[in-house]
Amino acid sequence: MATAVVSSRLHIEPNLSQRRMFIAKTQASRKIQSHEPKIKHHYSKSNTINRGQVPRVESSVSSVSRLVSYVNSGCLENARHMFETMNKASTFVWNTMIRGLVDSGLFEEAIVLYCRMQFEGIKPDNFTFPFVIKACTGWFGLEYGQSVHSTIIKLGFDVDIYICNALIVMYAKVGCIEDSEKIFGRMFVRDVVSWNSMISGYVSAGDSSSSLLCLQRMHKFGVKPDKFSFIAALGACTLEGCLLSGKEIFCQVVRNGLELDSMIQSSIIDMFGRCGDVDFAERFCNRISQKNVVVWNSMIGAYALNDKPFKSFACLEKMQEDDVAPDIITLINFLPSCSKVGALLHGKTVHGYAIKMDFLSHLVLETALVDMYGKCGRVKWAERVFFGMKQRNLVSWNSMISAYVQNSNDREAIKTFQDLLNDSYVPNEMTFASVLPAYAEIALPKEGKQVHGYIYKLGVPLGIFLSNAMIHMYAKCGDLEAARKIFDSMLFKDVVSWNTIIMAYAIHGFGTHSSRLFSEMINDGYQPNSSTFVSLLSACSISGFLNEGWQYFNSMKRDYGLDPAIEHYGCMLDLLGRFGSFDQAKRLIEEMPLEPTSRIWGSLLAASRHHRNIELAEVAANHIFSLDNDNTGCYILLSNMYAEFGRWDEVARVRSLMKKQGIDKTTGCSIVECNGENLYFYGVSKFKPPDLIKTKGNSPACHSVRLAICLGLIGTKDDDGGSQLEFINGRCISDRISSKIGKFDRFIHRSFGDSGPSIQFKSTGPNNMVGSDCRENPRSRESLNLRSCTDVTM
DNA sequence: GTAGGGTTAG
Repeated sequence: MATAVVSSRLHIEPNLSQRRMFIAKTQASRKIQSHEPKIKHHYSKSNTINRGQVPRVESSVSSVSRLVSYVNSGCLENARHMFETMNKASTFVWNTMIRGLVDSGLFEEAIVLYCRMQFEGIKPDNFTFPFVIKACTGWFGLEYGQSVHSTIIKLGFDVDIYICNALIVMYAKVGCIEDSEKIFGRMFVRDVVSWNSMISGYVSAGDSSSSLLCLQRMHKFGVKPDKFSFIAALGACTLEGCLLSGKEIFCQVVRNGLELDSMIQSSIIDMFGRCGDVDFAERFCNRISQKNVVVWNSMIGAYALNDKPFKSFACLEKMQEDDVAPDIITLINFLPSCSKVGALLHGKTVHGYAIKMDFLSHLVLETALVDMYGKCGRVKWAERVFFGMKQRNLVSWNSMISAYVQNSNDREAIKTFQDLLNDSYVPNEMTFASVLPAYAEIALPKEGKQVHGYIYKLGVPLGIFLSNAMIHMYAKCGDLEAARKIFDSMLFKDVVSWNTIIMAYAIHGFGTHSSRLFSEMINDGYQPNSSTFVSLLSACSISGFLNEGWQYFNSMKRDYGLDPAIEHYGCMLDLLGRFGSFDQAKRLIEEMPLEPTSRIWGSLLAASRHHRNIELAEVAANHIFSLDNDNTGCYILLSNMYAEFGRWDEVARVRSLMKKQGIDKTTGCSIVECNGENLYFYGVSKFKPPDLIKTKGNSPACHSVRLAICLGLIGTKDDDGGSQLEFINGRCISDRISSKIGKFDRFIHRSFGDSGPSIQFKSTGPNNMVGSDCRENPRSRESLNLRSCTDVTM
């Protein structure tokens, strides 16, 4: 045996036959290593000699067992203290301390300790490396992992099956599955864990089919899969939501008599939940007599994922009735259900419970809280959690950006995005998908385009989610062509992609394009959803397609089994109102199976205004006033209508009502980007051409959108290099444009990018619009050089 | 006397 010791130490890089011998005698190999403490005895001696200088070194046997018990019980501080004061001559002591750090997730510290171990001349053994590799995996330290791998090869440990298995997992998790495959392929002996490491490695790499193939190959090689093989394979099915494969693995689990294992049970519930069969997950869960916290968590997560928030609430109750205490993961899985139904009280209770149980601070839980508060409309509370976090990662930043966007704090969202960049974070697909709607809402085409460029520069893949956000951004910023280009370049689309592009054409007044895209969508086999019809009906409403609007509305239930929701009725009312079909509109409201909201009455009110139907406006306004308090616009609209009819008493009554209720007039603001500069116009602006100053309250001089467009026209050049609109001594010299500015109340904007942007606007009424024909006949388009223009409420 | 697995936010 002494020879063997010498052999293992001298031959740093053993040849092939030696490697084979090494593996064949794994047990012997361990015995060799177990001799190490004896070999290291001289270190022990040297420490004994130094004891005079380090007085608090304790005797080795009792201290080692104390260190082990501290590490095993997770008392890391005690373990650390023990470790520093004890005799550190044996590799076992270092291994134990490194293990303790890894188990506590202190990967970096574990690696530092491993370096210190080498520095102090303690030789690592076959037990050291699995811990160190795990630390590299957890730390995502590929470079250091590779250097550890080379040390392993130098020391001849690259034949150790445990070390190889750990390396397979490490390379897979840091994104180098090819290296995992190489190691696996070169292994002389593989055990079930080697196979499992490959199966789960492919899952880490996002390659579900290779993972499942690996399970098949394992069978062929005569290796019997164990529960870990199936857990990994279930994870593979989960990756792409492949229910069929999931069911197949489930059958294999049953055939192997493993369905009573709690780890398997939670993986099965999770798989069915993620593959969309929550009913099966529920039935399976109900059959489990003794459910542990993980099983409950999986079920709560499955409900949350499948839009069953109330079942998620009930599940949490049952879990506690069963005397199973919710843990951190329970709360993390539960919070999305609160967000889904805006159950702020539930969310706050969870937050309180987390504080009471001392679960905070916890990075993931706090991020989930930021998300919940954001989705429940409490952006300030989301901020409070976010800024109070001890640790943040990219996901927490993304959640905060989303919270801002969801609550229309678009400028804050963009600022947070910039802060994230200044904090040296590298944004990911989710960051961009979260922040782009902010650029869309404020209509910042130049900045939006810069973000697109940054996405390209970083090489962030344009997945469906991000592509949809880009289509939306370009469409809202007026660049319909860029939006279409992204849509056309998408290899994979989903229903949201179609809905977004249909809506993009809709808001630009190209109703025929929206309609055509819907037909394409159906021909391509996509199933429309409720939002598809919102896009379509909006297209019909904006473009004034009354008959098509009715056709789509009626086909919702008849052809696609979709019940029209309140927003669909709203679109139809907009459409009917646009045509002045008030009888039909009233009938639709009476017949609708839903309680009319202020949105519905608001639609009727706006239509009454266009058609100067004061009686109907009063009816609609009274309904709105009885529904909620946030209806400033309705008060203003009604008051303006009374003013137009010269009913000044009514004007005074509405104004005093507003005053009584403490309602202030909100100020409309329009921004026009002209020659790279953003210019702001408010409802009553100082920018007033002298000839417009004396005009009435509703004149272009007081209309922020019109003022913004005027300035845009003055400040930019037309195709021949001349100004689009000139004022000479305060008078607009272009009657054609001046008449448009005076008439239009809706406008559509877009830009051509480098060749110079343009703006399209249209005037009131279904018969007098620059609509879908524009594209076919560019001459009919009001194409004016204007960087961008939008209308926002401050 | 030490080593490989599952349930986690967007």
